[in-house]
Amino acid sequence: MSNNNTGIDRRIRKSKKTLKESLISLMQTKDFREISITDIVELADLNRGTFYKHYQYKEELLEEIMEDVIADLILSYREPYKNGDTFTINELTASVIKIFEHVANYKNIYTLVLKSNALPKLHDRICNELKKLPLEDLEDYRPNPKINAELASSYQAYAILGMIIEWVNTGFTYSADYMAEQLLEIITNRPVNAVFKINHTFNDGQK
Amino acid sequence: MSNNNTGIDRRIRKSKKTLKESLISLMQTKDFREISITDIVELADLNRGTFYKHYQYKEELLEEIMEDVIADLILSYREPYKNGDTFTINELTASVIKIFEHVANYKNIYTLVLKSNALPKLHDRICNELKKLPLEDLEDYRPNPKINAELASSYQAYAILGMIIEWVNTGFTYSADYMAEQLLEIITNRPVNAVFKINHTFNDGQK
DNA sequence: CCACTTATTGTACAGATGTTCATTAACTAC
DNA sequence: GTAGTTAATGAACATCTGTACAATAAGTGG
Repeated sequence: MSNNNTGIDRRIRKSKKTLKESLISLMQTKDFREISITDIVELADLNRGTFYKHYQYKEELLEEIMEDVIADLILSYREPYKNGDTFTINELTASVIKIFEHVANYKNIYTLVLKSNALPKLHDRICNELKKLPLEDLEDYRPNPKINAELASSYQAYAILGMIIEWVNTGFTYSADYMAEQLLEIITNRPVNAVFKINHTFNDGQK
Repeated sequence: MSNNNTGIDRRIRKSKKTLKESLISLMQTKDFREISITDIVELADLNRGTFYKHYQYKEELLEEIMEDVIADLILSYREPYKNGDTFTINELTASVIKIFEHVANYKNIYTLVLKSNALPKLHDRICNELKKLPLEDLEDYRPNPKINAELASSYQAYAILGMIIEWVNTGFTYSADYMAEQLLEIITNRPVNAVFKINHTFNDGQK
């Protein structure tokens, strides 16, 4: 077949790259809603037809920008698992830290995109990735059989997204390490004193 | 001043009502993206200028539709606190159940709107309401001072949203009671066996 | 280098958007 | 009921959207 390394025609690669740069550039000073496709192609110095050749609407362009970011998110949380082939808690903790470090690395784009409210699907997209994290391992080694795994997984993923969104809203006033600490703290801090129906047996097992 | 009961001119009330009905009607068969403002006003049999008199764009119309729904959400979780003036765990549990019942009551609109991906702000809007729930009370009566309240609050609110979204995605195959049970189960199920750094002391306090 | 493929361009067009304005109709307060 | 306010209407306009098509340029594989 063709394509030297990326798998695409160089012209496509260039056009897409320019379009992405133009949109991000425009988003620095203009609301996403106010930016027209005409604006984007004019700044990119490309024909409007070129835009429509690759994207249906500007949201799709922004989605692709975020896919690049999410690709790095995936790399980030997988990194700690690269070397070791056996699972250890430290690797998981490291993985959690890496997620927040990743967000901090891309804080400008996360702030821009999350505050622009331009991508309704982004939350779900990020959470679908977070669900792939073996966070259940953080939970309990003898999982509660009553708990619906799908619900718990969605619960956990959106919970982390919630922390990230709060982080973004504060303008990244905390460090990535602090965020990871907080997550671990929240997850491990259980209401041993909860008043209502406690059907579980709390023991201190193989601690 | 004017306005008999709602605080608005009857013409406005009628126009807005008709516009909302038209949009919801169109969303039954058409993707939100595909629906034009012209479509909406034609079905509503109103002048296009009337739309622009009240809304900037169709997302704003849908937002107002959801504000009506959220108004009921607020009523729902507050209901258990109406009569009793003292706080009890049962009221809180009841409040949690009410939230899921509310979503079940509006399952059509929630499904429609969440799957349409038309309202980026909706997640945040719902979570801001959920944050007002005293869910920390479900957590621990002697709260962990290390935990950042804002982060934990956002964590918890988005977590519940995550459950709701998963619920919507399954097509409401569970009952509202089951959802409430699951939430309480997930919250109370703590990793007493967690291997990594446990700086907390687990005691069974004033149980 | 050549033959082939395909991305980009320029142009055109129907429809939608967002705004303006004068006119008409409906509502409110009294 | 009347006077005053304001929402709804219809028309008009510049701009943007989404699509189509033929011509051209750029890239690919051999």
